[in-house]
Amino acid sequence: MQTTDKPTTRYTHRHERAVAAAAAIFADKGYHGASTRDIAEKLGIQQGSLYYYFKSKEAALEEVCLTALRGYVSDIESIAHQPGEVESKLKTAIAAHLATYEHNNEAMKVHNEQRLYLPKERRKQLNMLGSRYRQQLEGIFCEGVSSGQLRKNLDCHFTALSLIGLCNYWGAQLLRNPTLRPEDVTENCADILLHGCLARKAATSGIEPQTDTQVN
Amino acid sequence: MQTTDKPTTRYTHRHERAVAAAAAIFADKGYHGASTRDIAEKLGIQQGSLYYYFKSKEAALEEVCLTALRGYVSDIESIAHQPGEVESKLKTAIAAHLATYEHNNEAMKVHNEQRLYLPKERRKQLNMLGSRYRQQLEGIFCEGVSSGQLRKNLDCHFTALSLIGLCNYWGAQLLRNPTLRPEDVTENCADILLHGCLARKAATSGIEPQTDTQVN
DNA sequence: GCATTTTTCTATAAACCTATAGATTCTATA
DNA sequence: TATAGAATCTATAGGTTTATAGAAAAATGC
Repeated sequence: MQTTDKPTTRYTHRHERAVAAAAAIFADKGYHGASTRDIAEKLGIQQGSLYYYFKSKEAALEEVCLTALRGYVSDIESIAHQPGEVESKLKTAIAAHLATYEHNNEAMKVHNEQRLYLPKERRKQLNMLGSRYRQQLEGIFCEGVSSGQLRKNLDCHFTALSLIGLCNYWGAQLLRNPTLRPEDVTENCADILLHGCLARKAATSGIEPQTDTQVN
Repeated sequence: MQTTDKPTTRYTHRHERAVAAAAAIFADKGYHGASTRDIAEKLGIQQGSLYYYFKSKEAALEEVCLTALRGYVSDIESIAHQPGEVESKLKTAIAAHLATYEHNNEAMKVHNEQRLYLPKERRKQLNMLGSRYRQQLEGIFCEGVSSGQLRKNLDCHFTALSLIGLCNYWGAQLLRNPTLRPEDVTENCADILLHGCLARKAATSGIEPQTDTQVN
């Protein structure tokens, strides 16, 4: 195990590869369904050698989850602090959230689906990062309410969580269905979240004729 | 194992208890993280005895998932076929979806989070039931668009899936956080989904400030 | 109360899994 | 090129797991 405070670039590099391999295997088989042998095999090394990079299987899971969250949180923080319209911030946030699934795909899935198998003590950092994400997102909604761009009676906390749930759902779909285009999904998510699906009472003249039949 | 075509009510009853125990354990520890010993223990029988009720651990998972979906699908079908406003149908659908988490809680969670660990062949029935659910829900949205109650340009397929994702997210939250009230969650989900979060341009007196054009 | 069927138990085979220890090979640098 | 340290390998202890078979106990019908 590498212990000096100046890890070699070689070690760093191999370590990253190990985390990525663990992410891929955990994403595919689940934490308990995956064996350390599976991960080692993916890396082209022997099962025992894996312990040069991870203190334990559990530690590997924690690392995978942490790498997933770090970029994700710093993304939302920079988005929240930028100036601009709330509406465009939200779109950017959704796009960033879904984009995480593109490059960091397996790790994010593992975080969402497997992190609860970590014992509580090991989830402290993860929980902190998760809270930060939630707070920033909620902040964007609150700001929108104050500025009048969003409905006065919006429940910002609930809405922020719902957005997370929605993005995680579609993120997982993106992983499984390569024909889905992230931009389309982003667009659709933002559309529903912002406008809802009720028809607006047309403020126009006369009779809104009849429907245009289901565009589907 | 019970093989006659007239299973005793005793067997049926014990079998149901076994499925419920499996659901609880799988929900808590995940499919691979749970052992048949855990399930047997919960039932107060020996590990080996479990195989009187299940042909295999995998079969147990399949049964749990199936029981979760059956009621859920028949619920949405009766809701979709009833007459009534689309808006109220959607609210009812959301309430029913979340209610599933109340009584059938663990099984539903297991279906959502663990079913992919079943081999493809074993997922056929499950997939069929899932499709039926989706179709019914999508049908409600389409109907709403045709009748003019929902936006003309609504993507019904995407919206139906999003609703499922949203409900599953909140269903899982309900399971973990007993202080959450299902009625509140239902109300909030319906509110966001129907109205979105943008402020409406007030249709009140005075100057229609901006046009209401961008209905989107 | 006896015979039959249902339900549960005990014991175990065979496989697999994590983590460790010590030997071995590779890499870089003096 | 000799050597220190990094990276990997082999072998294995100690435990758990699923599933089966046959014995035992419990329930049921007559």
